[in-house]
Amino acid sequence: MAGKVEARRAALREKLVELAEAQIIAEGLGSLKARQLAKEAGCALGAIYNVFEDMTALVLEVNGRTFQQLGATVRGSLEGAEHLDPKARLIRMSHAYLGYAADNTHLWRALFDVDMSTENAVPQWYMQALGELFALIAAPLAELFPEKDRDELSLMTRALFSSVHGMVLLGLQQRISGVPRDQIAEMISQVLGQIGKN
Amino acid sequence: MAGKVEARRAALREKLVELAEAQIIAEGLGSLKARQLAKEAGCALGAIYNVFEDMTALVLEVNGRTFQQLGATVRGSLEGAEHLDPKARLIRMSHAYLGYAADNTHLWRALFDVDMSTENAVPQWYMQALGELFALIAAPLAELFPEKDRDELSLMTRALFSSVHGMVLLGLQQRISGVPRDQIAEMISQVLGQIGKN
DNA sequence: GTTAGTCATGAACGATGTTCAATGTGATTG
DNA sequence: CAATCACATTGAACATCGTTCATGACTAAC
Repeated sequence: MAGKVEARRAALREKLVELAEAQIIAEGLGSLKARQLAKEAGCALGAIYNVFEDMTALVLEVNGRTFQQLGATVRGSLEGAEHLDPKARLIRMSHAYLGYAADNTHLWRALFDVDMSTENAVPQWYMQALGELFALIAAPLAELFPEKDRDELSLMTRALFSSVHGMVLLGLQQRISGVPRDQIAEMISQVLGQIGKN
Repeated sequence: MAGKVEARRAALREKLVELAEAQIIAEGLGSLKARQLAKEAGCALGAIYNVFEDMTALVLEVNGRTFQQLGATVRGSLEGAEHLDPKARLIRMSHAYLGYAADNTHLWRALFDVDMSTENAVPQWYMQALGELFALIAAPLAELFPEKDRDELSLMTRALFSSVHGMVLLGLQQRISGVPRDQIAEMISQVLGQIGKN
């Protein structure tokens, strides 16, 4: 039976990721504990560290899935919306972003709350997934501002993403400026509605 | 000597807050440890808990100071700028916000990173300080949008604050979209420059 | 079947925030 | 001024983390 160990490790890896994801969904990233996870997976505490470098690596695996879902959601919001003008498409994407964040708050927050201080670098897929998200925003912007060059568009893309992110972040957060989801959507529409020519 | 105990407690309280602030400035909120703090203050570990409910309460005290400074900075940016048009004043305030966040990153991040999950409620001064900040934004907005009613202005105020906050947050964060401070300022100018009539 | 190497295990380690019985101190009273 | 006691102070102990590693079990090759 060659490769038995590898198969078992792969299965454990998968199970741990799914259990971790479920835990984050249920009670947030802060509630994810190694011992509880091992108990649920029916494995030893140390087994987690045979399969993952540390807990952060496990969370990054979950975040990878989340990023995929988020990207698909934003991309999907453009289906059947090709005929809309650029500004309307930007608003659609932003509302889709809000929708995903609101429906999957804990998973979404884990994207930004995970500790990346000591990691040598941000994973390559992290930056790539973000780049794809930015590309989705840049396309309508290029139509709205045909006179802007590459760098200016890049800056504008980051600016708008960050703006929408900020509204979603603080809007979903009870502490600072928590408001109903409809109002967050309205805020996004208001701000994005101002950009470009009228 | 009545009140000797109270005086000592007050002195310790003050010293702890200052040491905690210095530590946050130097290495961030995550590096603040009870034992290290007690050693620096020359007091027992448990003494901290005679003076503060828990470490979170201590951090909230530091955050109170930070909020004061931040508010003063934003307010100060309007001095000698009363003659500017509303949009320019909004940009000035936002740049002041960016400046404070960039110059005091660790203190500023502590405002939002402190754990408030278990606390019964957000401190009243937290909401009040935030309200004053919002009021500063609402004034120029009321000039820009005289036709909007109170609720609409409130929403727009939160929207713009959140947008600027998002740009500063992600802009200062290496992980997501870290860019030089000048570029963050440019992003703010670009986005805020779009609002209102031309 | 034997054996050597690899893998899984969970007790142990180091840190951390927090608590509390024991100790020390200051205020009050005779 | 001295004795007493209520209360503040202390730091060792506790609960909980993530992480490690000597030990024992198991796989795979011969």
